[in-house]
Amino acid sequence: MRRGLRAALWSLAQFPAPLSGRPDRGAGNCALSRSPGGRRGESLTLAVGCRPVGAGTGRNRAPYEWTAPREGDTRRLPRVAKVTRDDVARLAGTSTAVVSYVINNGPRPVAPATKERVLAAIKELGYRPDRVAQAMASRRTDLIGLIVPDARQPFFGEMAHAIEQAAAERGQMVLVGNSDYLDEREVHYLRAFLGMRVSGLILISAGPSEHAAAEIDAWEARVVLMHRRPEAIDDVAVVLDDTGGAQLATRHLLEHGHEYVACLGGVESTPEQGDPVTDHIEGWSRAMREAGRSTEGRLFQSPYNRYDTYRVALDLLAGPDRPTALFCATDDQAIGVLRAARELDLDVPGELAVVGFDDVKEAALTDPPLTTVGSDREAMAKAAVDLVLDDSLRVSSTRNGGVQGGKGRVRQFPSGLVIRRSCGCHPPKPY
Amino acid sequence: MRRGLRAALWSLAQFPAPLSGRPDRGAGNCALSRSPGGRRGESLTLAVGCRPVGAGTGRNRAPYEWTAPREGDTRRLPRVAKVTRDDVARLAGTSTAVVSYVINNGPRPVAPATKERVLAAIKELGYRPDRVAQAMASRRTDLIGLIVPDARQPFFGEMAHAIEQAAAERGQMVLVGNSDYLDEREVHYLRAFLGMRVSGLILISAGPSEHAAAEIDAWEARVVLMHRRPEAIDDVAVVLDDTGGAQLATRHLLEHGHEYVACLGGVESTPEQGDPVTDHIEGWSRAMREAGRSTEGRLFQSPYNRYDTYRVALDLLAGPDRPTALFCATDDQAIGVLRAARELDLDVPGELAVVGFDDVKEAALTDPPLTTVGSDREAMAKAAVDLVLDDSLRVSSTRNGGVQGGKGRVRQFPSGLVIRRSCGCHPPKPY
DNA sequence: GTGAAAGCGCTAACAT
DNA sequence: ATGTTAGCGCTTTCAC
Repeated sequence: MRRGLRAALWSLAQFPAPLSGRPDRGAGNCALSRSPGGRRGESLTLAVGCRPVGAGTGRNRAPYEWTAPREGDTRRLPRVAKVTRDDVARLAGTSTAVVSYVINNGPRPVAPATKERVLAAIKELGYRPDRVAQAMASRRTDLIGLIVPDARQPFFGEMAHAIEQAAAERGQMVLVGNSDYLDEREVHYLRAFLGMRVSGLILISAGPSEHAAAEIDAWEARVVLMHRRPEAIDDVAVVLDDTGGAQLATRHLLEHGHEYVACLGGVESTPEQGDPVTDHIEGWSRAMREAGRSTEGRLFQSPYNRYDTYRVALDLLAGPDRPTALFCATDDQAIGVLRAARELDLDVPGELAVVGFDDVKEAALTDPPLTTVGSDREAMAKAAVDLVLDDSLRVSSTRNGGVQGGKGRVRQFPSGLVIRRSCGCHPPKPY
Repeated sequence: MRRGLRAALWSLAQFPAPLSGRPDRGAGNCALSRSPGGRRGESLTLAVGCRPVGAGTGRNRAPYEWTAPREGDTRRLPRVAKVTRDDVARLAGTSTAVVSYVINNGPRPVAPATKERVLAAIKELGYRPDRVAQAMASRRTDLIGLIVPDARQPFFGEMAHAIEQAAAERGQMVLVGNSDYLDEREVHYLRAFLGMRVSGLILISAGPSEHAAAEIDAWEARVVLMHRRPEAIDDVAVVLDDTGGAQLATRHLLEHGHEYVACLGGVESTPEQGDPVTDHIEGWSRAMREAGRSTEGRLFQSPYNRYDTYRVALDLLAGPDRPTALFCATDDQAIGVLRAARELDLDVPGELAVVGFDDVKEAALTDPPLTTVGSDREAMAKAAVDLVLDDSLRVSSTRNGGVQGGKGRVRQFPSGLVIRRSCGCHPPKPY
């Protein structure tokens, strides 16, 4: 039975869809009278992106055109009174409380027969509980906020996806906000999510974020930091052993016999506490030191995306003192480097060995496949979701094995080398 | 002035963040003495929880099942007495209505002096309006739901980002749900978003979606279809001229002198009304026909992602009748093809010309840069957001130029060729 | 210009 | 086991 399957699969779905027949909408016909005004309506003009080259593309005509409505255009009824819990109770001949108990499967028991009647009424009326009202009354939203710098970047996209999965398994939905590396956007979403009464908030911050810290304090919110742990924000965090991973990567490159390993970091000029890339650089320099190599003049800067890094790398690799081995702080940068190397006809790994960091899915499909530093993304996502939802994990407790809890706790995951071919190794299967 | 800028850019942000120092919470204890008491918050157990079924991390297990609430799964909102509008009113010495007027800048005017006092009180108490309560009372959430097959894929990721931007300009936030190409997930999110009372819903459907259609009907929701327009769902839609774009691409390849152009479509065996890729195939075959070429045996199938397509292409290109020109239904597939060509040491475009569709950002950085079919993504995103928010655009009206409105309307955007190098053209600058 | 008060649809304590 | 009802925090009439 199809419907049973769906219900089982997706627990948030409190009621099966009425697949057949439109429900009759209760009685009464109260028009919704709302005042039109008061909204902030702006009229911003949009910057238009790419302009395709080429002839006869129809590019310069009006941006769109209307086509005729399709066959069978059945206009809907204007706006019908919403079916509420009261309607259900009336039809089922019970009190509203019982309807509630049935819907929520608690907190009080309901006699099987009554339950049947209520469910039948729900189905008959096509009733859907109003989540806003539920949230209002229960003070619970089943919403987790997630702020990332830019979900279009593979690393963040994959992380967001993993978090969505982990959240779904806990019956929560995820609100994602892209800060686009802008401090004000970060704060904006923080505020918006918190105002929305999310159950908790996972923050992959893009910077030092004093503003974000102030906002979080102001709300006394349940926040879990991820990936980056800004000093200004003293809260529970889920991070990776970035330093260790970078060290592994650099050592590996060194073991391939390179005289030295160059490093491609971000564009920040000063090291930042809790910033993953700062840690990558630290790991790199530790490995260099322990091998007796100098890091002097071997650290380069580039934005964290393949496009800008491609250009940076074009310069770097065309220069006179081209390194023979390069550790990149992120896979996305490494991908840009690989592309530049190809442009310059440099053989990777022959003339240039490259190792990245993150193990994004795409790393397996680069040419050559990218050796990188990976981690258990799913586990980290799950940990973040758990930390955000479970008080017991955050507050110190003896039942919990006596661990120290509360703010400032950091859960660090190990990172490991994922060896492919860009480093110079030749495993049996390239992909 | 910083604050003005932020407010202009991000209208949802109703109040500036307390950038310096935490606001003092108590002017006396006025915030703490409310309602009789301890009712809430002590033992609020969760009605429904869910957790993965089966052991381990197997991919094929049934995703979720109903379970009893877990231990320590308290998940309540902050315990601290919340500052409410009442507290603000008390401190400001006004009525609660006035506080509301100030917050919303309407609907009634407020004397400047009073406004000052209220704003001062808000600041002093660190008051933040509760969006859930606002939504409850105003019946408005300022939330737009967006369902995409998989935001990790560049095309959808970029589209989601564009929609987020467009929505922000209209003061709306976007709830994104990944259906992962699963019908049940699509319905799940549809239901969840609609239950959340989103202002509207943009659906980039992954399939024919009869279930989705039923769900939408049941809610009488404001839905805008995008990208794909399933026959089962008769609603307002924003789409691209997929057929025309594909035709352009194929013609272009033909003009390069290839005997014929092969086409790489999806894995569906039957054409579907409203499916972009079906249209791409249609456009391809039109162009072939008009050039007097047969399409017989020249259409190949592959999943819509670079990884699987890489393997498919490895076979295809290593075979005996390797085409010299290939039109791919999506850029992501084209990227997989390019990678396979490299693996096989095939020169692109020399031995194999390739054209994609979508113009994802990455198309500019492939090797060689990918010629593809592009569109004005930002404009489409804006159109979708506008359609979802503005009744006037959906409902027929004479003031609106007499166009027919309501369901079934389709706004089609033009697509254009973006010429780079994979087709065989050599513009002055490769990137 | 301001205040009082009636909800919004639901949850859950308390009564029966 | 079921019913009654007091809120949840806010918006928005409607009266002053």
